[in-house]
Amino acid sequence: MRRHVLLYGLLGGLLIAALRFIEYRWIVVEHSLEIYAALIAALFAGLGIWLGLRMTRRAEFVIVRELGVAMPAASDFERDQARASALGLTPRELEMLEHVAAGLSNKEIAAREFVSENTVKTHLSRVFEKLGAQRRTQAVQIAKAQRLIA
Amino acid sequence: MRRHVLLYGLLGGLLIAALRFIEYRWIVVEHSLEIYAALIAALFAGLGIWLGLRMTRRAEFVIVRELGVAMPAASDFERDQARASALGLTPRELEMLEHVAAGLSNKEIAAREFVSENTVKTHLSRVFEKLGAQRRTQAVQIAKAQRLIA
DNA sequence: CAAAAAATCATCCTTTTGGGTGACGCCAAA
DNA sequence: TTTGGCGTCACCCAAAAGGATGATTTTTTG
Repeated sequence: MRRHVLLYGLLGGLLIAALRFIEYRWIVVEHSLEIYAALIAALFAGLGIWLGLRMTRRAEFVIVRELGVAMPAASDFERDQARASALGLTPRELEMLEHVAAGLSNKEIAAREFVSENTVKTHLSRVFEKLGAQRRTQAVQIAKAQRLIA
Repeated sequence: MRRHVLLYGLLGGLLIAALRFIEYRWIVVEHSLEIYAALIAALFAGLGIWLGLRMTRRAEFVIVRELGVAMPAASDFERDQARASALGLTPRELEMLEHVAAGLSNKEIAAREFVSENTVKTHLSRVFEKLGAQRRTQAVQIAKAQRLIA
């Protein structure tokens, strides 16, 4: 989106410059200001709509791509052990991550694993750090994309 | 949307009229044309973006589905529309859910969708309620299991 | 057009998460 | 036997998420 904004500004600048340049030739007609205004308005309206469309379309595209990477983890799952160890993820950490992916809260995981909630939190902190995630949902997304969990 | 287009045209007309009117007072400054152009451009750019966004808003989930069938190389995911509507999930809510599944925070979703964080939270609250989830991770798990999201 | 449905936003309050730090015991490998 | 990885736990703090309610605006629909 940043790119679009930049392009947009650039186009605006160019247009202005062009306008300034043409001013001394074409525009000798009376009442040209209104025509100008209308032209610019129409042009930028079009550009704006285009930009708006472009921005939302990109979002959709991203969604589609996310669908793409989320799907292959459907039936026959096999952990990418190589990547797991490359990231330094321990078995325990992967276990915790799976519980997170199953939608459990830290408290529930703690109860299920017979450890304290604090322990769960430290495990997950390390998982997040190793995966470069800030949130559990993000960690799950990343882990699934990399075939670390089902 | 009709209303938007009308409003848009009206604004344009008004602007032109205003411009025409002001022409004989304000515009004694040199190089004011560029300023004018810039102003109009900015104004209509904003309006255009807004309009574009507004227009695509409603049609979005349809577009997503079209993309889904148009890009078979990406994934074979198809939403269980029957279940989605059986649960009373609105397009917007599913959209939010997808963002959650992508690992975004409420704040990030809000920024991406151009709405307030509060709005995201209410949408998600309803999603959780309809899915019977207490947590976002759980909601994602349930939604994926029921083929509501990829 | 009027009613219903969806989307938007806010405020208050509680719970959950995440980050940072420090510590202790176990065990296997250097 | 010492070192380092792993698993365990605690405490504190800040941010994020969730629940409940109420209200307004847009959009859709009968």
